[in-house]
Amino acid sequence: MPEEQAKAKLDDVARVADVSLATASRAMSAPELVKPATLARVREAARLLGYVPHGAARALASRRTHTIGAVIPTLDNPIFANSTQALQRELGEHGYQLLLGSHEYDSMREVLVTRALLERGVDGLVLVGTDHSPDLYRLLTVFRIPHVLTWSLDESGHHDCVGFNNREAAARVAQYLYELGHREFAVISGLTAHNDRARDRITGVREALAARSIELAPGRVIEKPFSMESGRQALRAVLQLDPRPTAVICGNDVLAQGAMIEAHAMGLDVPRALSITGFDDMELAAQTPPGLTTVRIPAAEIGRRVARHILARIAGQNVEARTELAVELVVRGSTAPPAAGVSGHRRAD
Amino acid sequence: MPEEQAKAKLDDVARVADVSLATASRAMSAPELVKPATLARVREAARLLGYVPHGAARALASRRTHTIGAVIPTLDNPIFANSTQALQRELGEHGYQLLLGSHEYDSMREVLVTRALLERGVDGLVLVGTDHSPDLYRLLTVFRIPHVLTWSLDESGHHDCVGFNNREAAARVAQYLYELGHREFAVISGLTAHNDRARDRITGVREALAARSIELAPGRVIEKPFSMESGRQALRAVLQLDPRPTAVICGNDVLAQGAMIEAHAMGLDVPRALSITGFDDMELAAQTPPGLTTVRIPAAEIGRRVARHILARIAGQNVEARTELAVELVVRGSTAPPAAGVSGHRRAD
DNA sequence: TCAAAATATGAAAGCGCTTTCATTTTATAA
DNA sequence: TTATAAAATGAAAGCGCTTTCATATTTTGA
Repeated sequence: MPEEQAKAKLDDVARVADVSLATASRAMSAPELVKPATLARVREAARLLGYVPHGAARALASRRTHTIGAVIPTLDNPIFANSTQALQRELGEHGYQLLLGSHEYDSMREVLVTRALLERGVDGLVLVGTDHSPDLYRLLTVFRIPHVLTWSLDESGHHDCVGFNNREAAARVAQYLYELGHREFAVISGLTAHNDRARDRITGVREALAARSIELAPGRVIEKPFSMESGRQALRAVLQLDPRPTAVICGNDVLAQGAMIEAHAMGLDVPRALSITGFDDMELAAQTPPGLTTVRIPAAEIGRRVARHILARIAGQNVEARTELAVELVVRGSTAPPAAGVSGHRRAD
Repeated sequence: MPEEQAKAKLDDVARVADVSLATASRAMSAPELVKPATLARVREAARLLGYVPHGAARALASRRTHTIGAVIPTLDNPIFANSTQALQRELGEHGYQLLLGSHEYDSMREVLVTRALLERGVDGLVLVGTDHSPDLYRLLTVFRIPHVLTWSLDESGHHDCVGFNNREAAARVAQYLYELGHREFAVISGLTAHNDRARDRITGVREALAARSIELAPGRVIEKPFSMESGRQALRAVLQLDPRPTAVICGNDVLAQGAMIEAHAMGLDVPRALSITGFDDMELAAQTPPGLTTVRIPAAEIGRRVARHILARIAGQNVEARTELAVELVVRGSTAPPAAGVSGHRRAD
């Protein structure tokens, strides 16, 4: 059993196939340079010995690891999990693997993690958002490595990006609610520190409302970590506001879901007494009655595009530096015109 | 600006610090072997040059990559995402990174992905479940690499594992429902191909019921991919069964959530007309009324334990090969005794 | 048929580190 | 102080591949 002895190296394969190390190497990674008969011999030898290439050696000699690094906030957000899954899958289909790091919205940890990936010699790097420490950007400069910023659009023009306009998308939500007749708003946002997407969404809402002469006071923006429980808490805070909002715009679907549940628990009728919107369009959003009005983000599509983008860059192909993806307002049952006469007034309970 | 020139290597650091390459190397990876004054000089030189170690070179020489591979079914299942996040985090805190692969329940792809990770020289490997292709197990033998099977318990005793008893957990659910008075059951399971967890859960239910003289006929087990939509479809199928089940045991919370939503959509009162249980206890399970009765799996805990386990193995420490985690039946509002007299009969509608 | 061009192969020099092993320096004890 | 042990350093040999560059083989065209 060849499996019992020390792991075969290319040298052994070469010996068994009776070719030089160089030829064996070519047979592995540039088969078109090798005569078919020879190629077959080498392959047979490799099979026989159960040869598995040694990645580190390969990487050291060729300066390629066939590994892509991705640094994301957290897999605990299904939207990132989904996108990462698609990224990973697409990479795998092209012979690349995903080296993963997460920073949980800690900008310092992001630098550390990125550095760790860079040390391991990733051929390309995927980051989320545009909001990064100068140290992070410095690393990118030093390593001159193909990289893509995702989920946002890079306005600086210095970096490739695959994302969408968070500001505009959020503005569209606000506009839609305004047109339904809402005049009293609140926003339940994720934490904005080190999160340009969250900030952009708030800005989008604020600008859209300002354009319609409605000021979104800071006190009407509740910032919470992304979790359903946070959404519930935030909704309770929202209901304390005076005048009471008739529409609550949430930074993502998880928060919105929490808000919906809390509203329900408090006996509030969504959408009649309160309209609620989300952001992302996770599977759940469509399923739970009355259905969540939200913005559909093509998370898996982002993952796939990012994979193709970075692989093209690595291959030296000419690619559009910036890919803006379309997002879509999905109207479901959680939004409706405000109840007549209720707007701005405390409901008697 | 040192950032403009070619990337510094250890050689450069050594020259600047005026020490030999060997000493510089030691300063990096075995500082206790180096005189404090020298150490400081090397570190300063490294800082000055913006030195970042070259992982491949390091790996080639030291035969360690400080990278752990994990092959999971898919990140699209929040329970795996959650566990993977915890794994990744714990590894990161010990200087290890996560190289990720997913197979989406395709046993062949699992082998390919595992091989890809092994090629890249992972120091340890994390797999999900015990149900793997012989080729996969062969790779493990050839590479003699520390590895852990997770989410299940390995009965063969050949592999380390960190998991829980899926059969028993499912049996407990069935028993609980039986004791509530249910006699007519159905199971909505995930696909069982290449998924020992799903199979074990069905078996657990079947055995528990058999012990109480109830046969779970094959027709009462509906197999669907894990998704909410599948859960909805499956519930419709369940309601066609005659006699109609008063309790539906779902293979995980996503399916259960779908089933709940569909039941609600059809005007069925959960739990009075139908009891539904899940498996996993995702955040959502507790939040959505009436609350899902389910089995709490410590997903994040699994991730953390797995990380510690595999790192201990790599460090050559003596670790318990098998870690069985406790799971817990969490009773919420989705289960109740069957409506009197309704059991087994079609409700007039 | 034979030279020139095109293809295949081999020898050997690294890729950037770690790690013996030998040597030098420093600390300790007598 | 000096012999001895301990600590710190350096020289050099790889780790397992890829990739020039040179050489050998085959194909092609006249």
